[in-house]
Amino acid sequence: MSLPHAILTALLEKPSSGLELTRRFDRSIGYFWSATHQQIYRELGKLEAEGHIRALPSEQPARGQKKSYEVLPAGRAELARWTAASQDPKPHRDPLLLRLRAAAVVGTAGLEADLNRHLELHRRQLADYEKIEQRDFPPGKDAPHDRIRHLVLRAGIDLETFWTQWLTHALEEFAELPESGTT
Amino acid sequence: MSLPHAILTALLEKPSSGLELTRRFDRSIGYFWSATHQQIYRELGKLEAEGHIRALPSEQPARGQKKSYEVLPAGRAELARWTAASQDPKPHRDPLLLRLRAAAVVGTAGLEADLNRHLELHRRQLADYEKIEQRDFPPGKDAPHDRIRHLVLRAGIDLETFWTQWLTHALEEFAELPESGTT
DNA sequence: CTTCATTTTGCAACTAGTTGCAGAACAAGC
DNA sequence: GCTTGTTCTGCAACTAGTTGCAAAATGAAG
Repeated sequence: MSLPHAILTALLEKPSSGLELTRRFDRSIGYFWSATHQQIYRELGKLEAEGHIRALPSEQPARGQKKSYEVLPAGRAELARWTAASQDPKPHRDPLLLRLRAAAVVGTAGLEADLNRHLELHRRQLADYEKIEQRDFPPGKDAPHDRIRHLVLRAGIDLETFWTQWLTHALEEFAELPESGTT
Repeated sequence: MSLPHAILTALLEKPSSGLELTRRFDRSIGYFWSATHQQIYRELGKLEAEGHIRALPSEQPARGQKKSYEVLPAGRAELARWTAASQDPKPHRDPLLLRLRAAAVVGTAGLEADLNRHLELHRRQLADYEKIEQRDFPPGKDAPHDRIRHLVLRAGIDLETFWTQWLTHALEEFAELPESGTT
């Protein structure tokens, strides 16, 4: 049950409408918690019903149609509670590793191309992250909340680094393997 | 849609009953594709209906009640197809990183203990993997399917290594942070 | 052979996330 | 005005995974 808390965090960082949230979930927040706009609208409805957020009515005099939401004290309290609560790590699910294991049984034919594609995607993501790091975390900024956000970004950077290295290594191994068929 | 293919892979490695599969999903396969026994039984039913697997009737003369399944040629073909098919990487979902980001807004109170707990869990998982590596992949074994399985295990080892390092670093940063409240 | 516990299989209901579609509001062109 | 396209919001149906519970089969104990 993380989506409502992801939304609360995003709204605390900046009150937003559903669409603005959707856009932000495609960037920053979505890097480690993705969501579609339908999930977001549904969840906004629930959070409002529960009294955790409310629509900012003012701004435009009732015409500008984008409903923007802000977090109420109850919502902030719930987020703090959730953040502090102990949670067990969920077991991983990685289809690519699964495919590799299957390939050990049915053959590696066709897999190499997709490994290359994934490598390229991870390289691109890594480059994005590094650009964000340069932009948002120049040496010397160290307010506590910046340090924590930087830590999160580092996790992203190091994970992408790991995957590019692992995929590179995997492709080297593939190159040495005898060809094995599709059957 | 990876579960059926995870099951096909497991059954190709060794024909098994539902319960045996469940046990194996708690170990090896489940390290990167977990599943509950209910998922497995349901999926076995579907796979049988589709003609991808069949129950081994023989063995015990109709008495030994554990239904064991084996993969049929159609199932193997489907697995090979799926393995070779291109798949987009799904976006990550990591509640711990999300909580950290929330903590940057609502305060880090209470989070440190859980980071320590996760660190301990990842260390234990890492130790498990390393034991498996020593047992199953002593230097010198390099049949192709062994090399591929070793590659998969290396991904697990390196990922756990990454998390223990990152969590250690995060905890160091926390130690330097001024205390921040629950509000 | 009956009773009780355990193992193995499975159904049903629920939660979370995805996909397809559609209506309401605004914006631009005629 | 009216039509057309785009933005923003949202419903409904579907898929995947989880949780709770229970029946059937076996095994052990009396």
